Amino acid sequence: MREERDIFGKYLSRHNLRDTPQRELILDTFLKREEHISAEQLYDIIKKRDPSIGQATVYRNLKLLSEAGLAREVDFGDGVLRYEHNYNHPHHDHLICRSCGKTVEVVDAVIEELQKRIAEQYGFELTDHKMYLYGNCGNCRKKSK
Amino acid sequence: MREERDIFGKYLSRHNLRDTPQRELILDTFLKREEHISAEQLYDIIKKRDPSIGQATVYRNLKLLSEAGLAREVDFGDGVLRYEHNYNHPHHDHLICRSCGKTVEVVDAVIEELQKRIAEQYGFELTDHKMYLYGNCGNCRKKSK
DNA sequence: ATGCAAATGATAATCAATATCAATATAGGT
DNA sequence: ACCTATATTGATATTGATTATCATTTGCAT
Repeated sequence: MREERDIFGKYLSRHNLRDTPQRELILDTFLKREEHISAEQLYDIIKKRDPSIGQATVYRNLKLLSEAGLAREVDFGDGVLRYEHNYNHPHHDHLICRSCGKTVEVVDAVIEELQKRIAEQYGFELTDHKMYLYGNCGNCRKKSK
Repeated sequence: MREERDIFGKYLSRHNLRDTPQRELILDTFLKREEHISAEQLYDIIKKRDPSIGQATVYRNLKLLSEAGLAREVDFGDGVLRYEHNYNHPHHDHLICRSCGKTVEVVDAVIEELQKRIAEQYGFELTDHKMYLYGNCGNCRKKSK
């Protein structure tokens, strides 16, 4: 948390950007939450602490946190962009329940390696990827029986 | 092509839906194109044959084609939903060039198997997945040198 | 303290996609 | 062929997430 603040502070000064109370509030609130969060959701939470904050500011600064390497955008395909922690939070993919929305973070070294190989096969240099596994979680399967 | 028309026709009558010239035109035009296409792009093409067609009709019927199993939605994450053939066109994933947008369809049986296994590990029953590999294709890499 | 560029907040604008709704067209029965 | 019920269409308005605009405020280097 202190580290993240440092990184952000350095990113700001290195890019001639300014340190504002709104930015600090957004960073802190974002860091306190562990799950993926949308700009809208974060805005709702932040409004309680500072009712005068504008939602455009939240949108803007989540983008900024991504550029600074502290957040990462996640697109589950439901039309809403979410953000997750990027610092000390290595790459992973997502397993998502189609009926309750529960998500699990997963990684598989073999898959990662195969992806790289596939790309090379077609002359591509792989930069990144998105993999979303959709299904029904144990709970939901029980309920529907 | 005849087969697809048959399937569509049967789907329509089975669901108490009607056979309209617009639907036929949309299906035919969609089938003629091999690449992924957005509703907007398809609309632009179709307008040339039938300038009186409404774009809502194109949107509506691409959704319908998906439900009938003839099309499949693809979301590359750029905010536009695209459609690709689904009949006689088995599941595959996509390799996408970040700089020119070129796409290649890929499949890897091992990855597919691993995905299923990961899901099971977490008590999920896998229904489907999305995997997009992003990188730079051979051509673009040459150019940037 | 001062000045300038960056940031904010309110609001309007985008953009893809969907909803609404009156007018039209289709399919099945007569 | 004609009716009729209802699906479909096309035009348009609306939505919902996100971004752009812009006047005002603010951070910060000098």
